[in-house]
Amino acid sequence: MQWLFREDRAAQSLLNKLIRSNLVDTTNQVEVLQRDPTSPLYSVKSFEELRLKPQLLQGVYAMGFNRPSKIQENALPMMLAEPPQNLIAQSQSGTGKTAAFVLAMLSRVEPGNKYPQCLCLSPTYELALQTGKVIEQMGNFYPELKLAYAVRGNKLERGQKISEQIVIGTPGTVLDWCSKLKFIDPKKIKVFVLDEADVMIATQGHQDQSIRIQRMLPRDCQMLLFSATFEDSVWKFAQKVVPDPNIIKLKREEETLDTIKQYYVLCNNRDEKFRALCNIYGAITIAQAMIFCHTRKTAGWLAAELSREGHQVALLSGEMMVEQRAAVIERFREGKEKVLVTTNVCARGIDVEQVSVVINFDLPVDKDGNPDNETYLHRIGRTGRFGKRGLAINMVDSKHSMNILNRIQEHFNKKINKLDTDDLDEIEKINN
DNA sequence: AAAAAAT
Repeated sequence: MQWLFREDRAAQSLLNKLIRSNLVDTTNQVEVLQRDPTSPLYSVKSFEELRLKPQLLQGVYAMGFNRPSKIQENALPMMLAEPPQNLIAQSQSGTGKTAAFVLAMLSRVEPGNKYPQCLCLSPTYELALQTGKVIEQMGNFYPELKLAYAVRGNKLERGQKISEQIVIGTPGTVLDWCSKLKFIDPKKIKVFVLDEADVMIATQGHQDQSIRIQRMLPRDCQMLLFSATFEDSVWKFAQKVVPDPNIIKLKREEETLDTIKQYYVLCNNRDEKFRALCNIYGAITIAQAMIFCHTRKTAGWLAAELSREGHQVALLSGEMMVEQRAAVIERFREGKEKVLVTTNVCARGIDVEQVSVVINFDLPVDKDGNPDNETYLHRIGRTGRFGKRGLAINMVDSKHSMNILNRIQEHFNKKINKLDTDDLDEIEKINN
């Protein structure tokens, strides 16, 4: 009798798990496709359930994480399964993707082995630094663990082999370190992470370098691809280059965050945009703001013009020296500047909590002049992080750019309302 | 067009 009772409880608990998983599968929020469709879907509601090494759990809690976020609930069990499985995962901006893959790397690293075992690629210098900080914080309780930054300007002695167990870097430098310079033995990498994976494997993105690096890795290396966006053609390519992946995919209507209010301001030319921007400047500097321009030149011009008007702004673009870039982003993080004028270099991943307004001074378009929906989503995702409210303002300066904005609205099936510059209540509401 | 290399 007792035995039957216990067995029933076990059966009930398994059933609960399945019901919970089915909920995940059918609420039409995400689509979860498993490499082995017959194995039960499993999601976790606490970090304890993952049976992490104590020093890793300590790191997770020290960072202030209490419970797994939605993407972490689903992705962590898949990433930590034995034997290791590959994963392609999509989740909205600011929902905890970085912590998810950092935890996966730390769970597999063996700090006693003094060579690189985990490799993570970022599309930009600033994002590599930011993700590196997360790795350092979460790995803080592994006494022997060290992290190497494979980024521009980090020069090592010739013939050296690096002893750091985890490497974070940008594609060009990582490729050099793996091939020509031989600082890293790629055959010993166990976990390979592509952050902002869609741009890392896209033809117009960093495809060449990322794929060349991937080909040097061992066949059984675990591959983890994360992004908030995967354009249809990129999804197909991702599934071609990643063997037997688990997949977590967002439905189109779930891609946008409702916590970010989107508006546009109608102007006739660039000078009008500049004047409109000056009009709302007081409102956007209640907290912090990021202003995106299409070219480095426009960003430089806009930063100079705003300075001339007496506004203190920071400028960040890829033409600057890396030392200067690091200093600018650090000052912005500290709130020493309230406004950052930048290019697409900052469109993805950059996480500055105080940013409550994103301004598209120029709408995001690709090299053919078509709307760049993915970049749009990433840019506005610099605000509204981890459930906070945010505001995105698009500056339209012609019929042509209005058409671009309309196509972006259609793509996401999301209305972007007109904002009158003399009506700034909306901006102030966001900031209280 | 921007980003990405010790070229």
